[in-house]
Amino acid sequence: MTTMSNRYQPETTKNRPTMRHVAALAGVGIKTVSRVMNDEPGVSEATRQRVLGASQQLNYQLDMAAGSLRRAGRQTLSIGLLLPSVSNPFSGEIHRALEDALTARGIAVFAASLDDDPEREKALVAAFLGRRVDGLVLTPIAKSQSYVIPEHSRDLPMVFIDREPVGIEADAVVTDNAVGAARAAAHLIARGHTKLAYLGDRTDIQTARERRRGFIEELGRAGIPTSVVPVREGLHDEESARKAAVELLSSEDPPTAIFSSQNLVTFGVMRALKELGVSRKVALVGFDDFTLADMMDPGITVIAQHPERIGKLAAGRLLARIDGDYSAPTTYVVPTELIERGSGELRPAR
Amino acid sequence: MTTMSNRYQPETTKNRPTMRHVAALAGVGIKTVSRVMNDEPGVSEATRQRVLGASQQLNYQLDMAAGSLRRAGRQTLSIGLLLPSVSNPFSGEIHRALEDALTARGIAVFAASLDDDPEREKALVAAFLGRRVDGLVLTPIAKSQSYVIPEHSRDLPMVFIDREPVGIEADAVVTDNAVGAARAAAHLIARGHTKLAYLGDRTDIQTARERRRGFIEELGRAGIPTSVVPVREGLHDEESARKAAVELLSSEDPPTAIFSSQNLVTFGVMRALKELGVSRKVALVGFDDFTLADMMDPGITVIAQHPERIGKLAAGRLLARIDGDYSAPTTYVVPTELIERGSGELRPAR
DNA sequence: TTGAAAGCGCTAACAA
DNA sequence: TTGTTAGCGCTTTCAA
Repeated sequence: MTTMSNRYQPETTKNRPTMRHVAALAGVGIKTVSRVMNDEPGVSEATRQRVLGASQQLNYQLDMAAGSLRRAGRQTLSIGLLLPSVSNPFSGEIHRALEDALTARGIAVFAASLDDDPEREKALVAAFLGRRVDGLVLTPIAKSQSYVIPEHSRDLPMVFIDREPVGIEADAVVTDNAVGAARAAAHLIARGHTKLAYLGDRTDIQTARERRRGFIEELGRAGIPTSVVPVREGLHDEESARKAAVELLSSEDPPTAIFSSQNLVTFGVMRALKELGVSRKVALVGFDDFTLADMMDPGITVIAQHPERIGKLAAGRLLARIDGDYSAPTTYVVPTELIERGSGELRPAR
Repeated sequence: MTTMSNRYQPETTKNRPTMRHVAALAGVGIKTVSRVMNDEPGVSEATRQRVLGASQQLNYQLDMAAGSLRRAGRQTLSIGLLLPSVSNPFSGEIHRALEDALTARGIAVFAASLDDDPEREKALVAAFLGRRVDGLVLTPIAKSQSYVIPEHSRDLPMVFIDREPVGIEADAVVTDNAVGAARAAAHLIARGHTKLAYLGDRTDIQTARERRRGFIEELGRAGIPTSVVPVREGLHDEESARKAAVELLSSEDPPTAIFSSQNLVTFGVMRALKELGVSRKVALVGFDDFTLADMMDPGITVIAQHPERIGKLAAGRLLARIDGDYSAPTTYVVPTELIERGSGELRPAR
């Protein structure tokens, strides 16, 4: 007697049916069931129908994990996605674009948040590798990604997004941070500003450094002495950005234009300008777009990124690698876009 | 000769090491390696160190899928999460709270977007079931969730969020939509409004219907004839909401206060008010909070939901079920919070 | 067209 | 403390 006939716990209720159950009910061999479930050829229509009927009757469902254990290539049709945080709108857009490209291929996405924690990055990568994902898409935060070299050498497809990896040659898809920031500077300079200030995020973040570099270099090109340009960094939240902006604007020789390196900083600056009643006097260009930016008073001019393009490109690279593309690793740069809404077009007070 | 000695493709480069490789290198049996990798007791420290050394040397990683195939309980330490869209901020907050509770237990999260598509709901549930997730957290959109009854009967933990399921008794965690909407109505009535309007989402969405019901019922309790209250529904994006609001406000006897049932509708109404120059004349309360609501002019009063509480509660219920809680399915209701910011405190013009 | 046997990488059960 | 054997649910291989 097998457990199937245990009358205290009927298998129809608790136990999941296997191919063997379906085969028995349909009166065929287990391999025939496998052929039907995987849409393989070489099964007569009559047999196919009988198997399908039995499978539906038992509510059978193919176990992908068990299958991929034996299958050549061992694919699990799942990938791992590591983002700064799944609750971050920018990450959400990337996630969505990736999902759309991968779901079309039947690939499921494990998602996880890093919170700028290098240890977490390593732990989550290990967790995904243990689940034998077919690929990895990640925003690197650890100092070096050399720890994944063994996996990468075993041909595990890997695409880095938003930031380039360090210590490993692999595909990456990033925003053109320096060019975008330089464009912001040029935009403000063209409107007559000579007293510009930079408010930025923590300097251990690669993208923040790139944005500062692009901004400062453009000032240099315009002949503005960059040594006297106020640079406030290490601003990782709204409140610290607001304080820094208030301080700057209350100084003896306040800037007439501000560039903020990310959304939370932009929000902090907006609050400072409102608080001091100079929203229409001091120009502002923020890096990264946000909801309702056009509804502010004035509308906020931004250097918009394109997360959906980043996600789509990353998915494309990952799928190409999964499909056996062995060309040299490449970094793809997604251009930014300057969106004029008013705050960046204000001219310096006379 | 095994494939290990194939000189055209050295196994150290391409093939993933297995327990057998580690066992051979460490000079122990395969079961001893299993004990070490799973932190099971009964291994001498010396042996443990030898196994650990060999495993690191080979860069070995335990295959969870293969393990759970044999393990009693067959847990995969992964769950499936189905959201309206991973790019939706409300969903993102829920996702994050869930992740935090589950990652602590070593559980990975498959995330996917439904886009209000019933077919997609069924396909994605099937995709996750095929991957043998230990549980499911989903926002139901299909007319009925009875299709998952077989799985639920097999004790697959399942928690529905945001909306209650139909056709199946299972745990659910929802916002108190009707009470929240009623509170919005009461708030406006208390400020002297008698001419209120409701602008809402598509009526096939359960939460939208609940919000309308709560709002209308409160008007009734206040003695306002509900038959003459303007109700505009089927608004699923900003533009349709803006148009509806403009039309309403341009009518002969325009409302002095508006309640909008979700963010996109709120944004549309905000645009209409600005366009007509009545942002400070017509009161507005929106359902659901959003970034920068306090930076608008006036600030937007909202009925805030608590996505992080929904996510945390859902995770708690799921884990309890995974741990063998067989108590009766329950619906948990998360209260809303009215946040006054100005727009909801405007009084009707004299 | 069909199916029996072997085995994927691992853990359970049991033996040494 | 350690190892051997069987077998999880499936696919591969190969024979009928």
